[in-house]
Amino acid sequence: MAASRRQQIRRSILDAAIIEFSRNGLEGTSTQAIADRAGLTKPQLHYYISSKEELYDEALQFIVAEWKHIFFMSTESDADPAHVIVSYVTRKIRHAIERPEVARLFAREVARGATALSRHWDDLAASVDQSTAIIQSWIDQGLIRELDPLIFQMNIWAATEYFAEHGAQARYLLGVSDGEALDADRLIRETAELFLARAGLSAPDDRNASAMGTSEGGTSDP
Amino acid sequence: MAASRRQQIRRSILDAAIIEFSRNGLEGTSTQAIADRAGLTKPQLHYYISSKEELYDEALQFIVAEWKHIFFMSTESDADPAHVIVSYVTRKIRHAIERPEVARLFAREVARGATALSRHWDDLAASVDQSTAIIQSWIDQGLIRELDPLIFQMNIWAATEYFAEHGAQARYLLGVSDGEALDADRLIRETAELFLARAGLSAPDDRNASAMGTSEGGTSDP
DNA sequence: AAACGATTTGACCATTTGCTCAGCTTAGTT
DNA sequence: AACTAAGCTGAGCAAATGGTCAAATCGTTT
Repeated sequence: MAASRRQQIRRSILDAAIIEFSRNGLEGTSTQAIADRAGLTKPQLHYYISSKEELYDEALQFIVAEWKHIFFMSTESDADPAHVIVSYVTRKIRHAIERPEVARLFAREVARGATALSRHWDDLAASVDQSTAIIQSWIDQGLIRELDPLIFQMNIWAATEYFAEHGAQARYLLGVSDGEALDADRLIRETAELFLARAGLSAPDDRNASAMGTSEGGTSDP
Repeated sequence: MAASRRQQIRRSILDAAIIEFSRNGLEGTSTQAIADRAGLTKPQLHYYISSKEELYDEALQFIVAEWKHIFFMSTESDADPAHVIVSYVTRKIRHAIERPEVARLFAREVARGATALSRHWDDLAASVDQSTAIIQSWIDQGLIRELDPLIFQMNIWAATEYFAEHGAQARYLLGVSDGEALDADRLIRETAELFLARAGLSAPDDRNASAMGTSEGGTSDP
């Protein structure tokens, strides 16, 4: 009904392409491999796409769109810092675990110099600036400790992205077998705590605050 | 005693291979590209190596060796936690910035499932275990806050690794032009602070407090 | 059933892939 | 100078690459 057969196929091609590209990059991926994954023959694939490069571009485009939902600190400017931070970290880690290919392909393209993303770079940079402003305002209001907002964001990005790129390693180290799902909640809790602590905050109240028991947060002077 | 010409060439092949493999992986890298980068013809390259796979393996081997110097928390078990953490973070970030190809290739191989690293996996896992034990002992002694030692380590890894894989992005966001060097000290200071705060520590250490604060840039370069 | 455009297919292209080889040049030893 | 071995080269291999094409099939509409 809604999705024509044609659109369905194009979508499955895109899915296959994202997975393949995320593994070996543009040059390392053969159209044959994409075709195989999508359950098509090579000429059939080329009937639906115009070239590998364009398909790559399309995949990136798709990813940036998805990314924008997750990448940025919320605009609910009135929410308290702890809540915003936890929500951000949660979204990022969830996404990293659930759609590692997307996160990985994005990261790979960024690492390559993001030439194919250059159109979107400004968008992303603008959002980073916006987040920077929010964090800075928290500092100015004395809501959080003094810190470098940019590096703080980079650190968040790094910590969350990790689970997409190194899921296998995380699994192994945590002793989670291949089929099993990662204990996302635990990862999220611990990782969020990292940034809350840096900001001098404690977790937004849900249950008893037992984790913070020792030595009261260490209001140390930097 | 002087490295024979042969060894010199093999070394330059290895260097070239590491760079190329780190960009596009095993399958995405052509022997032609490696030969070009090493300043050799293709048959010449094949005179020195036996196959692409074996060269890849050799590159990984080389990298693991280099990695072991940096990857692990120090064994100076009597050092105080703050010092150990800062030193670890510093080493990791320095390495990530100075030899991004090495860090990237390692990470890439890990992400692939680390099949070619499987021989070394146990070594690495053992070292992680060792670090875990050290951290746990700190907790037991009440030296640092309670936290999950494993996830703590993963977070450190993530935050430091980031600078290798996303150096371009970091440059861009920090407004550092291509030629310029990143202000490693600033990154290190801020990133170390992240983990110190999580552990409930403040930066070490008073006898030489200025060393952390304002040493400004002058690190020995390659 | 005929006609239609939308698909699918096998054969095929030029180029590149990893790799080999016979023969050439060079460098070192006697 | 004569001999040897290490190093280098152009040509070339089979296989895979990205991509094309005319001819065959399919699903619809008339």
